[in-house]
Amino acid sequence: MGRGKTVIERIENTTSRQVTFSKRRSGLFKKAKELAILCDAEVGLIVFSSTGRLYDFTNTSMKSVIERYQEAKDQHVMMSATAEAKLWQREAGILRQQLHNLQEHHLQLLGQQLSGLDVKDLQNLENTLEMSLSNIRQKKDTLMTDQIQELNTKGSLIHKENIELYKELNSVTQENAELKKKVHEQGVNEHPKDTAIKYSILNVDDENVPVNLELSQPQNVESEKSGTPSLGFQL
Amino acid sequence: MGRGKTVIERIENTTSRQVTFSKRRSGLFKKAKELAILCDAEVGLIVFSSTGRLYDFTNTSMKSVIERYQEAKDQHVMMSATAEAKLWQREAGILRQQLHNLQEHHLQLLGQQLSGLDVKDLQNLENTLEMSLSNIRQKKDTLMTDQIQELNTKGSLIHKENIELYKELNSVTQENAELKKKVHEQGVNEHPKDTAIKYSILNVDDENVPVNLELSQPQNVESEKSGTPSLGFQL
DNA sequence: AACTATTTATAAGA
DNA sequence: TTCTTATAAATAGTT
Repeated sequence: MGRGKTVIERIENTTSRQVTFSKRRSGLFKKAKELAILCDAEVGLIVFSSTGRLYDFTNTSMKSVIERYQEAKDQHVMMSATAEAKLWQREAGILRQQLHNLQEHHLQLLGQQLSGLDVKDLQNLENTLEMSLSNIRQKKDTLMTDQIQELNTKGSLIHKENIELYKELNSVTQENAELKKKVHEQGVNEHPKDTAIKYSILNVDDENVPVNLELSQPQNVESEKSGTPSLGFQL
Repeated sequence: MGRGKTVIERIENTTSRQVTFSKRRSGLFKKAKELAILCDAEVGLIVFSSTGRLYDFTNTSMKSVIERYQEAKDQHVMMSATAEAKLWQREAGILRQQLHNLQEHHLQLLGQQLSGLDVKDLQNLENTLEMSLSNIRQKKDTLMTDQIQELNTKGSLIHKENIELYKELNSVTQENAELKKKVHEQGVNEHPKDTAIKYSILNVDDENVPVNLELSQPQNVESEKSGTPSLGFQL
Protein backbone atom coordinates (compact mmCIF):
# COMPACT_ATOMS: atom_id res chain seq x y z
CA MET A 1 0.00 0.00 0.00
CA GLY A 2 1.74 3.04 -1.17
CA ARG A 3 3.09 4.47 -4.35
CA GLY A 4 4.97 1.28 -5.08
CA LYS A 5 5.06 -2.34 -3.97
CA THR A 6 7.59 -2.92 -1.19
CA VAL A 7 9.63 -6.05 -0.71
CA ILE A 8 9.91 -7.09 2.91
CA GLU A 9 13.61 -6.88 3.70
CA ARG A 10 15.72 -4.67 5.91
CA ILE A 11 15.75 -1.06 4.72
CA GLU A 12 19.40 -0.13 4.43
CA ASN A 13 18.94 3.65 4.27
CA THR A 14 18.84 4.79 7.89
CA THR A 15 16.58 7.79 7.45
CA SER A 16 14.18 5.88 5.31
CA ARG A 17 14.18 3.05 7.83
CA GLN A 18 13.39 5.40 10.69
CA VAL A 19 10.55 7.06 8.77
CA THR A 20 9.07 3.73 7.86
CA PHE A 21 9.48 2.56 11.44
CA SER A 22 7.56 5.55 12.70
CA LYS A 23 4.72 5.11 10.24
CA ARG A 24 4.39 1.37 10.50
CA ARG A 25 4.78 1.40 14.24
CA SER A 26 1.81 3.70 14.68
CA GLY A 27 -0.14 1.51 12.27
CA LEU A 28 0.79 -1.65 14.17
CA PHE A 29 -0.15 -0.18 17.52
CA LYS A 30 -3.42 1.10 16.12
CA LYS A 31 -4.23 -2.37 14.80
CA ALA A 32 -3.30 -3.93 18.13
CA LYS A 33 -5.62 -1.60 19.99
CA GLU A 34 -8.42 -2.28 17.54
CA LEU A 35 -8.00 -6.03 17.87
CA ALA A 36 -8.12 -5.80 21.64
CA ILE A 37 -11.30 -3.74 21.58
CA LEU A 38 -13.13 -5.36 18.70
CA CYS A 39 -12.43 -8.94 19.71
CA ASP A 40 -12.17 -8.64 23.47
CA ALA A 41 -8.64 -10.01 23.47
CA GLU A 42 -5.77 -9.44 25.87
CA VAL A 43 -2.92 -7.94 23.89
CA GLY A 44 0.64 -7.11 24.84
CA LEU A 45 2.98 -5.54 22.33
CA ILE A 46 6.59 -4.61 22.94
CA VAL A 47 8.81 -3.05 20.29
CA PHE A 48 12.39 -1.87 20.48
CA SER A 49 13.49 0.34 17.61
CA SER A 50 16.88 -0.23 16.02
CA THR A 51 18.08 2.75 18.06
CA GLY A 52 17.00 0.99 21.26
CA ARG A 53 13.90 2.99 22.10
CA LEU A 54 11.05 1.12 23.76
CA TYR A 55 7.45 1.29 22.58
CA ASP A 56 4.81 -0.80 24.23
CA PHE A 57 1.08 -1.29 24.34
CA THR A 58 -1.27 -3.43 26.33
CA ASN A 59 -4.98 -3.13 26.91
CA THR A 60 -4.63 -4.77 30.34
CA SER A 61 -1.25 -4.73 32.08
CA MET A 62 2.10 -5.99 30.92
CA LYS A 63 2.55 -7.87 34.18
CA SER A 64 -0.68 -9.72 33.61
CA VAL A 65 0.17 -10.45 29.98
CA ILE A 66 3.65 -11.71 30.80
CA GLU A 67 2.52 -13.86 33.70
CA ARG A 68 -0.30 -15.34 31.64
CA TYR A 69 2.14 -15.94 28.81
CA GLN A 70 4.62 -17.74 31.03
CA GLU A 71 1.90 -19.80 32.59
CA ALA A 72 0.51 -20.80 29.22
CA LYS A 73 3.76 -21.29 27.38
CA ASP A 74 6.79 -21.62 29.59
CA GLN A 75 5.44 -23.94 32.19
CA HIS A 76 8.34 -26.36 31.90
CA VAL A 77 10.93 -23.62 31.67
CA MET A 78 9.41 -21.93 34.68
CA MET A 79 9.49 -25.18 36.62
CA SER A 80 13.15 -25.65 35.91
CA ALA A 81 13.83 -22.07 36.90
CA THR A 82 11.95 -22.66 40.12
CA ALA A 83 13.98 -25.79 40.71
CA GLU A 84 17.12 -23.80 40.07
CA ALA A 85 15.96 -21.15 42.50
CA LYS A 86 15.35 -23.82 45.13
CA LEU A 87 18.81 -25.24 44.51
CA TRP A 88 20.50 -21.91 45.01
CA GLN A 89 18.36 -21.24 48.01
CA ARG A 90 19.53 -24.48 49.60
CA GLU A 91 23.13 -23.68 48.71
CA ALA A 92 22.74 -20.30 50.38
CA GLY A 93 21.25 -21.98 53.43
CA ILE A 94 24.14 -24.40 53.75
CA LEU A 95 26.67 -21.64 53.32
CA ARG A 96 24.88 -19.51 55.86
CA GLN A 97 25.02 -22.40 58.34
CA GLN A 98 28.71 -22.99 57.70
CA LEU A 99 29.40 -19.31 58.10
CA HIS A 100 27.49 -19.27 61.36
CA ASN A 101 29.37 -22.24 62.77
CA LEU A 102 32.71 -20.85 61.74
CA GLN A 103 31.82 -17.46 63.20
CA GLU A 104 30.96 -19.08 66.51
CA HIS A 105 34.19 -21.00 66.64
CA HIS A 106 36.05 -17.93 65.48
CA LEU A 107 34.64 -15.81 68.28
CA GLN A 108 35.57 -18.49 70.80
CA LEU A 109 39.05 -18.48 69.38
CA LEU A 110 39.06 -14.74 69.96
CA GLY A 111 38.13 -15.36 73.59
CA GLN A 112 34.55 -14.17 73.20
CA GLN A 113 31.22 -15.91 73.72
CA LEU A 114 32.78 -18.50 76.01
CA SER A 115 29.61 -19.24 77.94
CA GLY A 116 28.46 -22.78 77.32
CA LEU A 117 31.98 -24.15 77.35
CA ASP A 118 33.24 -26.34 80.18
CA VAL A 119 36.72 -26.55 81.58
CA LYS A 120 37.74 -29.24 79.10
CA ASP A 121 36.59 -27.15 76.13
CA LEU A 122 38.43 -24.15 77.48
CA GLN A 123 41.55 -26.21 78.01
CA ASN A 124 41.38 -27.37 74.38
CA LEU A 125 40.93 -23.79 73.20
CA GLU A 126 43.87 -22.73 75.28
CA ASN A 127 46.07 -25.47 73.85
CA THR A 128 45.04 -24.58 70.32
CA LEU A 129 45.81 -20.93 70.87
CA GLU A 130 49.14 -21.71 72.44
CA MET A 131 50.13 -23.84 69.48
CA SER A 132 48.94 -21.10 67.18
CA LEU A 133 50.85 -18.46 69.07
CA SER A 134 53.93 -20.60 68.94
CA ASN A 135 53.58 -20.94 65.17
CA ILE A 136 53.06 -17.25 64.69
CA ARG A 137 55.98 -16.30 66.90
CA GLN A 138 58.21 -18.75 65.06
CA LYS A 139 57.15 -17.24 61.75
CA LYS A 140 57.71 -13.74 63.09
CA ASP A 141 61.13 -14.69 64.42
CA THR A 142 62.11 -16.12 61.07
CA LEU A 143 60.96 -12.99 59.30
CA MET A 144 62.76 -10.70 61.71
CA THR A 145 65.94 -12.75 61.65
CA ASP A 146 65.91 -12.57 57.88
CA GLN A 147 65.43 -8.84 58.03
CA ILE A 148 68.28 -8.46 60.47
CA GLN A 149 70.49 -10.55 58.24
CA GLU A 150 69.54 -8.42 55.28
CA LEU A 151 70.18 -5.25 57.21
CA ASN A 152 73.55 -6.52 58.31
CA THR A 153 74.51 -7.36 54.78
CA LYS A 154 73.41 -4.00 53.48
CA GLY A 155 74.97 -2.17 56.42
CA SER A 156 78.22 -3.88 55.80
CA LEU A 157 78.12 -2.97 52.15
CA ILE A 158 77.38 0.62 53.00
CA HIS A 159 80.17 0.66 55.53
CA LYS A 160 82.59 -0.55 52.92
CA GLU A 161 81.35 2.07 50.54
CA ASN A 162 81.76 4.66 53.26
CA ILE A 163 85.38 3.72 53.75
CA GLU A 164 85.99 4.01 50.06
CA LEU A 165 84.32 7.42 50.04
CA TYR A 166 86.48 8.58 52.94
CA LYS A 167 89.60 7.50 51.13
CA GLU A 168 88.48 9.28 48.00
CA LEU A 169 87.57 12.31 50.05
CA ASN A 170 90.97 12.35 51.62
CA SER A 171 92.80 12.11 48.37
CA VAL A 172 90.65 14.81 46.76
CA THR A 173 91.03 17.07 49.78
CA GLN A 174 94.78 16.64 49.68
CA GLU A 175 94.87 17.33 45.98
CA ASN A 176 92.75 20.36 46.61
CA ALA A 177 95.14 21.65 49.24
CA GLU A 178 98.07 21.21 46.95
CA LEU A 179 96.30 23.02 44.14
CA LYS A 180 95.37 25.88 46.47
CA LYS A 181 98.96 26.15 47.57
CA LYS A 182 100.09 26.28 43.97
CA VAL A 183 97.49 28.92 43.11
CA HIS A 184 98.50 30.99 46.14
CA GLU A 185 102.14 30.85 45.16
CA GLN A 186 101.28 32.24 41.76
CA GLY A 187 99.53 35.17 43.47
CA VAL A 188 96.35 34.73 41.43
CA ASN A 189 93.35 34.54 43.79
CA GLU A 190 90.08 35.01 41.97
CA HIS A 191 87.85 32.38 43.64
CA PRO A 192 87.30 32.12 47.40
CA LYS A 193 87.44 28.73 49.06
CA ASP A 194 84.29 26.57 48.83
CA THR A 195 85.70 23.21 49.51
CA ALA A 196 83.15 22.19 52.20
CA ILE A 197 82.05 18.72 51.16
CA LYS A 198 78.66 17.49 52.17
CA TYR A 199 77.52 13.92 52.17
CA SER A 200 74.41 12.42 53.67
CA ILE A 201 74.43 9.65 56.18
CA LEU A 202 72.11 6.75 55.45
CA ASN A 203 68.96 7.23 57.47
CA VAL A 204 67.11 4.16 58.77
CA ASP A 205 63.82 5.27 60.28
CA ASP A 206 61.73 2.20 60.96
CA GLU A 207 61.31 2.28 64.70
CA ASN A 208 59.76 -1.17 64.90
CA VAL A 209 62.65 -3.12 63.57
CA PRO A 210 65.68 -3.51 65.76
CA VAL A 211 68.42 -2.50 63.38
CA ASN A 212 71.65 -4.28 63.89
CA LEU A 213 74.43 -2.71 61.91
CA GLU A 214 77.31 -4.61 63.40
CA LEU A 215 79.99 -5.13 60.85
CA SER A 216 79.76 -8.81 60.14
CA GLN A 217 81.43 -10.10 57.01
CA PRO A 218 78.95 -9.77 54.16
CA GLN A 219 77.58 -12.99 52.68
CA ASN A 220 76.51 -13.57 49.09
CA VAL A 221 78.04 -10.31 47.94
CA GLU A 222 79.13 -10.26 44.35
CA SER A 223 82.03 -7.95 43.65
CA GLU A 224 80.51 -4.85 42.12
CA LYS A 225 82.48 -3.32 39.32
CA SER A 226 80.00 -0.59 38.51
CA GLY A 227 81.22 2.83 39.60
CA THR A 228 78.37 3.77 41.92
CA PRO A 229 76.70 0.97 43.88
CA SER A 230 73.11 1.83 44.78
CA LEU A 231 72.73 3.05 48.30
CA GLY A 232 68.96 3.01 48.76
CA PHE A 233 67.17 0.02 50.25
CA GLN A 234 63.74 -0.47 51.71
CA LEU A 235 62.54 -2.89 54.37
CA MET B 1 -11.27 -1.27 4.83
CA GLY B 2 -14.01 -3.47 3.82
CA ARG B 3 -17.52 -3.28 2.49
CA GLY B 4 -18.46 -0.84 5.19
CA LYS B 5 -16.85 1.42 7.71
CA THR B 6 -16.46 -0.26 11.11
CA VAL B 7 -16.68 1.49 14.45
CA ILE B 8 -14.10 0.31 16.91
CA GLU B 9 -16.07 -1.24 19.73
CA ARG B 10 -16.52 -4.75 21.06
CA ILE B 11 -18.28 -7.00 18.56
CA GLU B 12 -21.18 -8.54 20.45
CA ASN B 13 -21.94 -11.35 18.02
CA THR B 14 -19.66 -14.19 19.05
CA THR B 15 -19.20 -15.79 15.65
CA SER B 16 -18.59 -12.48 13.99
CA ARG B 17 -16.12 -11.56 16.75
CA GLN B 18 -14.19 -14.80 16.31
CA VAL B 19 -14.02 -14.43 12.55
CA THR B 20 -12.85 -10.84 12.82
CA PHE B 21 -10.33 -11.91 15.47
CA SER B 22 -8.93 -14.52 13.13
CA LYS B 23 -8.62 -12.13 10.21
CA ARG B 24 -7.26 -9.16 12.09
CA ARG B 25 -4.95 -11.31 14.17
CA SER B 26 -3.21 -12.66 11.09
CA GLY B 27 -3.02 -9.11 9.75
CA LEU B 28 -1.53 -7.84 13.01
CA PHE B 29 1.07 -10.58 13.17
CA LYS B 30 1.98 -10.03 9.54
CA LYS B 31 2.48 -6.32 10.23
CA ALA B 32 4.55 -7.10 13.30
CA LYS B 33 6.84 -9.37 11.31
CA GLU B 34 7.17 -6.81 8.55
CA LEU B 35 8.08 -4.09 11.02
CA ALA B 36 10.72 -6.27 12.61
CA ILE B 37 12.29 -7.09 9.27
CA LEU B 38 11.96 -3.75 7.49
CA CYS B 39 13.06 -1.61 10.39
CA ASP B 40 15.42 -3.95 12.21
CA ALA B 41 13.38 -3.75 15.40
CA GLU B 42 12.97 -6.23 18.24
CA VAL B 43 9.31 -7.08 18.45
CA GLY B 44 7.36 -9.15 20.95
CA LEU B 45 3.63 -9.66 20.52
CA ILE B 46 1.38 -11.64 22.82
CA VAL B 47 -2.36 -12.05 22.24
CA PHE B 48 -4.92 -14.01 24.18
CA SER B 49 -8.21 -14.52 22.38
CA SER B 50 -11.46 -14.06 24.26
CA THR B 51 -11.61 -17.84 24.44
CA GLY B 52 -8.21 -17.88 26.21
CA ARG B 53 -6.07 -19.16 23.38
CA LEU B 54 -2.50 -17.85 23.21
CA TYR B 55 -0.93 -16.43 20.05
CA ASP B 56 2.53 -14.97 20.12
CA PHE B 57 5.24 -13.69 17.87
CA THR B 58 8.75 -12.45 18.34
CA ASN B 59 11.59 -12.07 15.87
CA THR B 60 14.14 -12.71 18.65
CA SER B 61 13.03 -14.51 21.82
CA MET B 62 10.28 -13.69 24.22
CA LYS B 63 12.66 -14.08 27.16
CA SER B 64 14.97 -11.49 25.65
CA VAL B 65 12.11 -9.13 24.87
CA ILE B 66 10.61 -9.41 28.35
CA GLU B 67 13.95 -8.98 30.11
CA ARG B 68 14.82 -6.00 27.97
CA TYR B 69 11.38 -4.57 28.62
CA GLN B 70 11.75 -4.92 32.37
CA GLU B 71 15.21 -3.45 32.29
CA ALA B 72 13.99 -0.49 30.25
CA LYS B 73 11.01 0.07 32.54
CA ASP B 74 13.32 -0.52 35.52
CA GLN B 75 10.56 -2.31 37.27
CA HIS B 76 10.69 -5.86 38.38
CA VAL B 77 7.01 -6.31 37.96
CA MET B 78 7.10 -10.01 37.80
CA MET B 79 9.42 -11.74 40.19
CA SER B 80 9.99 -14.55 37.77
CA ALA B 81 11.51 -17.75 38.97
CA THR B 82 14.56 -16.93 36.90
CA ALA B 83 14.96 -13.63 38.67
CA GLU B 84 14.52 -15.37 42.00
CA ALA B 85 17.14 -17.93 41.05
CA LYS B 86 19.54 -15.14 40.17
CA LEU B 87 18.87 -13.48 43.49
CA TRP B 88 19.63 -16.63 45.44
CA GLN B 89 22.66 -17.24 43.30
CA ARG B 90 24.00 -13.82 44.22
CA GLU B 91 23.21 -14.42 47.87
CA ALA B 92 25.13 -17.70 47.72
CA GLY B 93 28.03 -15.93 46.07
CA ILE B 94 28.21 -13.30 48.77
CA LEU B 95 28.01 -15.92 51.50
CA ARG B 96 30.68 -17.99 49.82
CA GLN B 97 32.96 -14.96 49.74
CA GLN B 98 32.31 -14.16 53.39
CA LEU B 99 32.97 -17.76 54.35
CA HIS B 100 36.20 -17.72 52.38
CA ASN B 101 37.41 -14.54 54.04
CA LEU B 102 36.52 -15.78 57.49
CA GLN B 103 38.20 -19.12 56.81
CA GLU B 104 41.37 -17.38 55.79
CA HIS B 105 41.42 -15.24 58.91
CA HIS B 106 40.49 -18.25 60.97
CA LEU B 107 43.39 -20.28 59.67
CA GLN B 108 45.73 -17.41 60.39
CA LEU B 109 44.34 -17.28 63.89
CA LEU B 110 45.19 -20.96 64.12
CA GLY B 111 48.75 -20.16 63.11
CA GLN B 112 48.40 -21.61 59.62
CA GLN B 113 48.76 -20.02 56.19
CA LEU B 114 50.92 -17.24 57.54
CA SER B 115 52.76 -16.62 54.32
CA GLY B 116 51.92 -13.24 52.93
CA LEU B 117 51.87 -11.60 56.34
CA ASP B 118 54.54 -9.16 57.41
CA VAL B 119 55.98 -8.61 60.86
CA LYS B 120 53.32 -6.03 61.74
CA ASP B 121 50.49 -8.38 60.77
CA LEU B 122 52.06 -11.17 62.79
CA GLN B 123 52.48 -8.88 65.77
CA ASN B 124 48.78 -7.97 65.56
CA LEU B 125 47.83 -11.63 65.37
CA GLU B 126 50.02 -12.37 68.35
CA ASN B 127 48.43 -9.59 70.38
CA THR B 128 44.95 -10.76 69.46
CA LEU B 129 45.75 -14.30 70.46
CA GLU B 130 47.32 -13.22 73.73
CA MET B 131 44.25 -11.22 74.64
CA SER B 132 42.12 -14.16 73.63
CA LEU B 133 44.19 -16.56 75.70
CA SER B 134 43.95 -14.23 78.66
CA ASN B 135 40.16 -14.15 78.32
CA ILE B 136 39.92 -17.89 78.05
CA ARG B 137 42.20 -18.51 81.01
CA GLN B 138 40.24 -16.06 83.09
CA LYS B 139 37.03 -17.83 82.19
CA LYS B 140 38.58 -21.19 82.97
CA ASP B 141 39.87 -19.93 86.31
CA THR B 142 36.45 -18.66 87.23
CA LEU B 143 34.89 -21.97 86.32
CA MET B 144 37.44 -23.96 88.26
CA THR B 145 37.24 -21.71 91.30
CA ASP B 146 33.50 -22.16 91.31
CA GLN B 147 33.93 -25.91 91.10
CA ILE B 148 36.37 -25.90 93.96
CA GLN B 149 34.02 -23.83 96.02
CA GLU B 150 31.23 -26.25 95.26
CA LEU B 151 33.39 -29.21 96.12
CA ASN B 152 34.42 -27.62 99.39
CA THR B 153 30.83 -27.00 100.33
CA LYS B 154 29.79 -30.52 99.50
CA GLY B 155 32.88 -32.03 101.12
CA SER B 156 32.18 -30.14 104.28
CA LEU B 157 28.61 -31.32 104.29
CA ILE B 158 29.70 -34.88 103.86
CA HIS B 159 32.27 -34.53 106.57
CA LYS B 160 29.59 -33.35 108.96
CA GLU B 161 27.38 -36.19 107.94
CA ASN B 162 30.28 -38.53 108.49
CA ILE B 163 30.76 -37.30 112.03
CA GLU B 164 27.09 -37.82 112.70
CA LEU B 165 27.32 -41.31 111.30
CA TYR B 166 30.36 -42.07 113.47
CA LYS B 167 28.47 -40.93 116.51
CA GLU B 168 25.48 -43.01 115.58
CA LEU B 169 27.75 -45.93 114.83
CA ASN B 170 29.36 -45.62 118.20
CA SER B 171 26.12 -45.50 120.03
CA VAL B 172 24.71 -48.42 118.06
CA THR B 173 27.87 -50.44 118.55
CA GLN B 174 27.78 -49.74 122.23
CA GLU B 175 24.12 -50.68 122.40
CA ASN B 176 24.98 -53.81 120.49
CA ALA B 177 27.71 -54.73 122.88
CA GLU B 178 25.40 -54.26 125.77
CA LEU B 179 22.74 -56.36 124.15
CA LYS B 180 25.27 -59.10 123.37
CA LYS B 181 26.42 -59.05 126.92
CA LYS B 182 22.82 -59.40 128.08
CA VAL B 183 22.19 -62.25 125.68
CA HIS B 184 25.35 -64.02 126.77
CA GLU B 185 24.38 -63.65 130.39
CA GLN B 186 21.06 -65.34 129.62
CA GLY B 187 23.04 -68.26 128.04
CA VAL B 188 21.11 -68.21 124.78
CA ASN B 189 23.65 -68.14 121.89
CA GLU B 190 21.96 -69.04 118.63
CA HIS B 191 23.50 -66.48 116.20
CA PRO B 192 27.27 -65.93 115.77
CA LYS B 193 28.62 -62.41 115.73
CA ASP B 194 28.28 -60.45 112.38
CA THR B 195 28.54 -56.94 113.57
CA ALA B 196 31.25 -55.82 111.08
CA ILE B 197 29.93 -52.55 109.64
CA LYS B 198 30.96 -51.44 106.20
CA TYR B 199 30.66 -47.92 104.81
CA SER B 200 32.08 -46.46 101.65
CA ILE B 201 34.28 -43.44 101.49
CA LEU B 202 33.24 -40.81 98.93
CA ASN B 203 35.28 -41.35 95.79
CA VAL B 204 36.26 -38.34 93.66
CA ASP B 205 37.82 -39.57 90.42
CA ASP B 206 38.26 -36.55 88.17
CA GLU B 207 41.98 -36.46 87.76
CA ASN B 208 41.98 -33.10 86.00
CA VAL B 209 40.42 -31.09 88.73
CA PRO B 210 42.53 -30.30 91.74
CA VAL B 211 40.13 -31.26 94.49
CA ASN B 212 40.46 -29.33 97.67
CA LEU B 213 38.56 -30.98 100.43
CA GLU B 214 39.79 -28.88 103.30
CA LEU B 215 37.17 -28.61 105.96
CA SER B 216 35.95 -25.07 105.67
CA GLN B 217 32.73 -24.16 107.42
CA PRO B 218 29.79 -24.91 105.08
CA GLN B 219 27.83 -22.00 103.71
CA ASN B 220 24.17 -21.83 102.80
CA VAL B 221 23.37 -25.08 104.51
CA GLU B 222 19.79 -25.43 105.65
CA SER B 223 19.29 -27.70 108.62
CA GLU B 224 18.07 -30.94 107.21
CA LYS B 225 15.45 -32.75 109.24
CA SER B 226 14.85 -35.61 106.81
CA GLY B 227 16.20 -38.92 108.08
CA THR B 228 18.65 -39.67 105.22
CA PRO B 229 20.33 -36.71 103.51
CA SER B 230 21.37 -37.47 99.92
CA LEU B 231 25.01 -38.23 99.53
CA GLY B 232 25.51 -38.35 95.73
CA PHE B 233 26.70 -35.35 93.73
CA GLN B 234 28.18 -35.00 90.30
CA LEU B 235 30.62 -32.45 88.82
C1' DA C 1 -12.36 -20.59 3.09
C1' DA C 2 -12.86 -17.51 -0.91
C1' DC C 3 -14.43 -13.33 -3.08
C1' DT C 4 -14.58 -8.48 -3.66
C1' DA C 5 -16.13 -3.86 -2.74
C1' DT C 6 -14.42 -0.76 0.04
C1' DT C 7 -11.72 1.16 3.60
C1' DT C 8 -7.30 1.79 5.46
C1' DA C 9 -2.33 2.00 5.53
C1' DT C 10 1.55 3.77 3.78
C1' DA C 11 5.60 4.85 0.16
C1' DA C 12 7.19 8.47 -2.09
C1' DG C 13 7.30 13.11 -2.76
C1' DA C 14 6.68 17.90 -1.17
C1' DT D 1 8.50 16.13 11.04
C1' DT D 2 4.13 16.56 8.78
C1' DC D 3 1.08 16.72 4.82
C1' DT D 4 -0.40 14.95 0.43
C1' DT D 5 -1.66 11.61 -2.66
C1' DA D 6 -1.33 7.60 -5.53
C1' DT D 7 -1.49 3.09 -4.73
C1' DA D 8 -0.85 -1.28 -2.15
C1' DA D 9 -2.84 -3.88 1.43
C1' DA D 10 -6.31 -5.21 4.69
C1' DT D 11 -10.60 -6.63 5.64
C1' DA D 12 -16.13 -6.42 6.32
C1' DG D 13 -19.67 -8.39 4.47
C1' DT D 14 -21.05 -11.82 1.46
C1' DT D 15 -21.08 -16.30 -0.82
